[in-house]
Amino acid sequence: MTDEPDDILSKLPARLKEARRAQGLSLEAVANLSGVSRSMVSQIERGESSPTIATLWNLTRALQVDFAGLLEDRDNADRVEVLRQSEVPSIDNMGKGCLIRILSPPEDAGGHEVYDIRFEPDGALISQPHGRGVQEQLTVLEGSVRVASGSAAGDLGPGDTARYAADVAHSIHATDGAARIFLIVKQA
Amino acid sequence: MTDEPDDILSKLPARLKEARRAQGLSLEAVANLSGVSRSMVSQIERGESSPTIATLWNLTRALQVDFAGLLEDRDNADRVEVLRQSEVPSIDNMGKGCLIRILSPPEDAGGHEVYDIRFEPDGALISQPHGRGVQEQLTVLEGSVRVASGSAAGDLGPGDTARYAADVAHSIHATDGAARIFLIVKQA
DNA sequence: AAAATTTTTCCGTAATTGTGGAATCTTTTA
DNA sequence: TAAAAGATTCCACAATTACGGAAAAATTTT
Repeated sequence: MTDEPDDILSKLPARLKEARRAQGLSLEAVANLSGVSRSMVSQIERGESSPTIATLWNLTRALQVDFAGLLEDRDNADRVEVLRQSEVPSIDNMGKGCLIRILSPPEDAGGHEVYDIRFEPDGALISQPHGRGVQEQLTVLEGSVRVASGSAAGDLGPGDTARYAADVAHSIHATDGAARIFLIVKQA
Repeated sequence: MTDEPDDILSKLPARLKEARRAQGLSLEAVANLSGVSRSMVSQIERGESSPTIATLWNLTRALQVDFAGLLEDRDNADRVEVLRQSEVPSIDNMGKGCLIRILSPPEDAGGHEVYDIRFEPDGALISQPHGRGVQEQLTVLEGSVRVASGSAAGDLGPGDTARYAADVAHSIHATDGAARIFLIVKQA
């Protein structure tokens, strides 16, 4: 690794310049398209200035690049993070009254992971955001649960199925006694 | 759409605030973690200031949120899609005594498909070979089944899980009364 | 090669971000 | 209910971004 670990920002100038040159545009051309002054574009490309998100957003529109991908680690190793955070093959997750059985093989890590989860009465599984674009799908086998993802929520009974984004904070609560669910975590 | 079209930036303040509150942190706590002053965090959360990417980056680190996803237009996020038991598409497999409910969304066709299958006593699901490299994984919820793939076979009871090649002829039989299983078809 | 054109960088100025402390509002405790 | 503690917002000042025109550098044309 020749890069400083947490200095992803240092890669941004080069990527912006590359995007501009790839389209054969001059600083002035980009300035007209984006509404950002030539001087500013120059400074940003040279790493002499840290733009506000507003100006950077305008630049991405003019250059037709994806804002999200612009700051991402291209050769991403973030899958490892997702694993050790919340996919721990532990029996009792955070002592919240839920038993987790991992049904998917280890080699599926990063693919589609499958869990069989049993909740004690009032048990809960509260998760921090997973990697970007990850979705979860669960089916209630027994009991009732309340699913919350971001600011949205839904109540499920036996046989019901829910799908929701898992790249935001999300949680599953047993709302009426014990419960059992089938959970599938789908990587993007 | 009740949102202004190209003003994705307007969503950022709320998302940041939500991320902070989700972790039960005060402005000062975030300030200490991120190195950004309390006042600034407040202004950003209220949309009164457009932060530089440097400060926003520091905030995302402190809040443990994904920088890229923060500004993305995720229309399906913040929404829990619930499929009631009665409205899940199902197919009655040719009078073979098995009812198949399809839990995976149509857009997942060709990806990983998920089924909830109920067998009547002595019911069976006999399948021709799928595409090359396709694997199936099933977990028994109730009853007992015998799984056969090619020339191999295995007997499962409640809670047991089996994985096997599905690119050869394979079958699932209910061996002791009614049964219910969860089946996942994994494309190569 | 020199001139002309284009592109980029430099520089002074206006606008906005970012900071620390006081004031206001909210929640907790007695 | 009053007091205390905590969190958030307001305010004046420092630092940086952002802009427009001039100088410098690079590219193209004659």
